[in-house]
Amino acid sequence: MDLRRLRYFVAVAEERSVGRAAVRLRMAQPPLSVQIRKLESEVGTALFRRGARGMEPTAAGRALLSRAREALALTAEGFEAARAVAAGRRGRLSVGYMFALAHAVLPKLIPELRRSLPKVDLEFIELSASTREARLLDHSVTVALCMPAIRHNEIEASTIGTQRLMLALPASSSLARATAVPVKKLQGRPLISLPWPAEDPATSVVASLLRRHQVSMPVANRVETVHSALSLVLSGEGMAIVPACAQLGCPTGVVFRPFLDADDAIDVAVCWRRDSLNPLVRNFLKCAEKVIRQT
Amino acid sequence: MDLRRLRYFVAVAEERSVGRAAVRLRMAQPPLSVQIRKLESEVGTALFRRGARGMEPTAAGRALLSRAREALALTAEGFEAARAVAAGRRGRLSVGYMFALAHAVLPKLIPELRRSLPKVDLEFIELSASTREARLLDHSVTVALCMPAIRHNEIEASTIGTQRLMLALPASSSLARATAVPVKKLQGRPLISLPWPAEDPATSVVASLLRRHQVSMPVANRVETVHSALSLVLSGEGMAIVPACAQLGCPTGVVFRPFLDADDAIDVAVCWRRDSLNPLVRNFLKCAEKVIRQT
DNA sequence: TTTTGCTATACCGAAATCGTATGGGTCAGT
DNA sequence: ACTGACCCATACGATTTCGGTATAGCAAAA
Repeated sequence: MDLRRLRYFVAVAEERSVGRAAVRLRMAQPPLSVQIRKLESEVGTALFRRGARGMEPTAAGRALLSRAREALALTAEGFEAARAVAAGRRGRLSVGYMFALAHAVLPKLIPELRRSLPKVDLEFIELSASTREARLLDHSVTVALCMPAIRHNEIEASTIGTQRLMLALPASSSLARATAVPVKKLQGRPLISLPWPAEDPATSVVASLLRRHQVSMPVANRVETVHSALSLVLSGEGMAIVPACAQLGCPTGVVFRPFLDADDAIDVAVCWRRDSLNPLVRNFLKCAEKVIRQT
Repeated sequence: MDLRRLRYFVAVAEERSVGRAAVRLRMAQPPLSVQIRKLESEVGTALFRRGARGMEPTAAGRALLSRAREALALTAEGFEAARAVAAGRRGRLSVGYMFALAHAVLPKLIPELRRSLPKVDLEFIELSASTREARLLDHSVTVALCMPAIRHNEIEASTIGTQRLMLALPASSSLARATAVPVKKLQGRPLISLPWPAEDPATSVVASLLRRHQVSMPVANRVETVHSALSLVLSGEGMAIVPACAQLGCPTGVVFRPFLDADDAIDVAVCWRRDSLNPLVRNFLKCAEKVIRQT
């Protein structure tokens, strides 16, 4: 039960001649002849009818032929599949993303992924800030699109772009009349707070922005997603400081204003388990960088 | 690209250990280890992650594993299929039969064939006497059920049973009152003639029966099938001398009587091309003999 | 640190494979 | 009918590959 013999057998059956099959296989005729006979003795029946004009497969030979072709194709495909998986051109890639990035990056990222990694089985899962890290660690997502990057010693991150922070406020607000808002004007106004690391003031871009301008805003609400924050802004609960991309798909009635005297930005990053030797991660990163660059 | 390597690979992947796989394959561990590494270098990527606790297939290894299993199963199935075809347990068997035998043998023959040759693809074709020979010669049927056997130098025949000749006559006929009819009584009565070799009187059982009793019957009609003959008998066109099995499925109004002073019989035979080395023929013959014997 | 349990390497003998030379059979053309 | 052409089968020596034994290397458990 050797694949080489099956390859020889298929060649002989197709050429209907040992000699012609031998030249196709770049070998001499006698050894090919003995291999065919060995195969026949292994199977236990004649696979060819020998005539003076060449070899004709018997009914038993034809029965074997189709299966031998399939087996050969299957192993070749298996080798190729293994190489493709190893190169990250094939496999399953589960991407966790935040809702805030959905409108900004997914419409460009998904087509690019499908184009450059056509055999990869893609899955996109919207994850709230608090679950992204857990889902990465328990392997239920392969990579996560984060803003900002997750900080964890088992997780690695690569920044693929930045989003400028903007003030989201009701269209009816007096501050909305200006095209840009000085940070000082926020003093004392209620803030809809998002869960980017308020616990860690050193790294929180919003906290550091306010601190730098010596402005304090009472926290009116804490919400999980940018979308919820905008809802509350629309309800008049307060203002939110959000990445610029939140404008896309935002309900009408909420307007966005840049700061007159600050252009702080927040990192958009791809995060993955440090021990994930999955080559899909590299390829995903390449696609994501390409898409973000042209944004 | 060798099947042995794939078999080794599957064993190691399943056992998750070279050592255990080696005992399963009844070989020593080092050569198995070498073969796995050769496979990996042939594919071009690592297929296992080596740990102190054994071998764990990588994603690429798993991609190959399923296809390797399929390829192995396919070649095993190919070998088995070739053997089955060679032994006549598999393949296509096209059976030509005469309508006259349909009721008598098919209801028993077909279930027996399906039972003892379950993987054979059976086809039954009703053929008139004049086409059976041609369809055998052009390979469009593999075997033919004939009565009597076809005589042709390229066709071989095996008698599997006999059918007694009986007189088929209208129920209203005066001869029908007797339980058996003396041949002499047929003198001068019109005969519905069937196409068994009237051209070759030496071999025609009907002709020899009449000749032996010095009886002559004018030929009222020549018909192709026993069924047609019985129709004409029912119409009052004459009498027919037919095999006993014609009684089954015969229209009412026609009765059958044995001869008082003759018990001539006609052979039921299976015919096939002499050059047909198809083992299905042998198996078919065995089934047919078995069925006829118990009839 | 020692032990245990695994895989990887080295080397040798055995088996399988391949190539060259040659025999034997069938078919076509003279 | 004979001969030449063609194709498959066999024989044998050279090479490659494979499997077994002995042993090294390495990581986790005791």
